[in-house]
Amino acid sequence: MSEAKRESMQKYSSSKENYLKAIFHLQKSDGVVTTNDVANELQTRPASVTDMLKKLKAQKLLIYERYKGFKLSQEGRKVALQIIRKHRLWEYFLVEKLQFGWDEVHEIAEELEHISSRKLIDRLDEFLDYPKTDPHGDPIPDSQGRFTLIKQVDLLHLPPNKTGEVSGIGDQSPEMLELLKHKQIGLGTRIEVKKIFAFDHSLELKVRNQSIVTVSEHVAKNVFVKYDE
Amino acid sequence: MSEAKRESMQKYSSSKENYLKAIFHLQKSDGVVTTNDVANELQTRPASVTDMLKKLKAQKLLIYERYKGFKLSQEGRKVALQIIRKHRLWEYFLVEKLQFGWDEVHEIAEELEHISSRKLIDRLDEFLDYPKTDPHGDPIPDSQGRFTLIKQVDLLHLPPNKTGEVSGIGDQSPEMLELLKHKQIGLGTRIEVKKIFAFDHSLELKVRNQSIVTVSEHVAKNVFVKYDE
DNA sequence: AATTAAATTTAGACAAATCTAAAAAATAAA
DNA sequence: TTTATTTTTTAGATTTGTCTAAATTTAATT
Ligand SMILES: [Mn+2]
Ligand SMILES: [Mn+2]
Ligand SMILES: [Mn+2]
Ligand SMILES: [Mn+2]
Repeated sequence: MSEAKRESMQKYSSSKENYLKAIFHLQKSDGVVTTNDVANELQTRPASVTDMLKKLKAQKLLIYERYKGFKLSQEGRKVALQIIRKHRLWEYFLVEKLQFGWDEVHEIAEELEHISSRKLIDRLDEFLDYPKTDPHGDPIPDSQGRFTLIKQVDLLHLPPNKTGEVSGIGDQSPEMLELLKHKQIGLGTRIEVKKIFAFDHSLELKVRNQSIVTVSEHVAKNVFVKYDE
Repeated sequence: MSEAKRESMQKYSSSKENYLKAIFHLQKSDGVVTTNDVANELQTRPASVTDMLKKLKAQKLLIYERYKGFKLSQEGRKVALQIIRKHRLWEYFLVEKLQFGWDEVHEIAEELEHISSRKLIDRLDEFLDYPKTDPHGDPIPDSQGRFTLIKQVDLLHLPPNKTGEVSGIGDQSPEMLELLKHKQIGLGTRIEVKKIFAFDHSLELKVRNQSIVTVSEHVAKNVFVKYDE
């Protein structure tokens, strides 16, 4: 086995993996990541984050100069993507094979994502028949860390009377997932926007070609759909 | 939820869980467990074991007086059995659903057994259709920690020309499992003892009603079978 | 530009799990 | 029953990941 390959197989602590994943996600939305962002995301203290940043830098997983911000190195990004791959495959397994609800799986996957066996995750992928997205519509990276972003638009930008199919959820807090579950909106649900009130930008939706439900602008901004143009 | 129930749901560190499991297994074979036994089993140092014994005692998982030996408390035994349940269910999953060989699954299960969700393991049990034994023939405790010992006898005590069915393996080291795999002996394999040599107690076996293979006394002592009397 | 506020880092501490080396207790041998 | 050997425990360190409080740097306001 080559040196580079062995390096990519290296096992990091669960804590380090959680940091790498958090930084990866924060890079997505902001571009620049701050110490406080990470502390907030991981429910920890800024001082603890600084400590860890130094360790990640020492292992060349992070590009970091004190006070000057930071970002993942190539290697750090690669590791993060493998954790995300594991997280999402396990979520898919829990929902599709073990009948969990989409709002129950995140916490459990947060533990399962740290199981180290490469062979396990590749066999699981095969067993699940190579799913492309997890139960929340997020793309699952392949074993090389490649994944495709799905072109999607939030409900506020779905043209009125066009039917869209739910393809992703932005805010995936338990509260949000509970609300969507209650309104019977899930991945693949067909939705039409019937009206957007000028007053508070709340929306009336036709869900599953049946019931009319109302959602706030805040909710609408976090429900993504794909539709035929 | 009752106090007792919450206690049984308590999460312990992976390290503590490994100690409890090791002590449980050592109690089985010996009755009395020693500090050195545990150190040897867990590939650690006697001093580390003593440290941990004190912590387990403080948590009432262990009955222990310095220099006087130790054994699991009721609660410790209960925790150990839940870890063993998880270990064996995951092993079964890996072999039956992900096509792993029986000699590949132990290490991975050693990690998976520490995933904490109770609901996960009960759903997994259901998904697997409540298997009673793991891929090595060891019984899987139910969610209350109950399990039944299978009546079995080692190959040396299988009456000559009686056909037995392999139901368990004693020594489950990778070396042993590799040997058995090579001789095409696995769980459920039908075996007849054709001859036991007085010189070294080695055995000639008829395997699968076909090939004649020779195994040492050491091997025979670690292959268990059940048969109709 | 000087001051205030916010973000970040350092200093020092702590808990968990481990180790080595040395002391104490229990066992085995002489 | 002394003496020697083995087992077990203690004492004192080390590593990893975390914390609080204080210092430093950067950013925002007057
Ligand atoms: Mn995690
Ligand atoms: Mn997800
Ligand atoms: Mn384990
Ligand atoms: Mn097993």
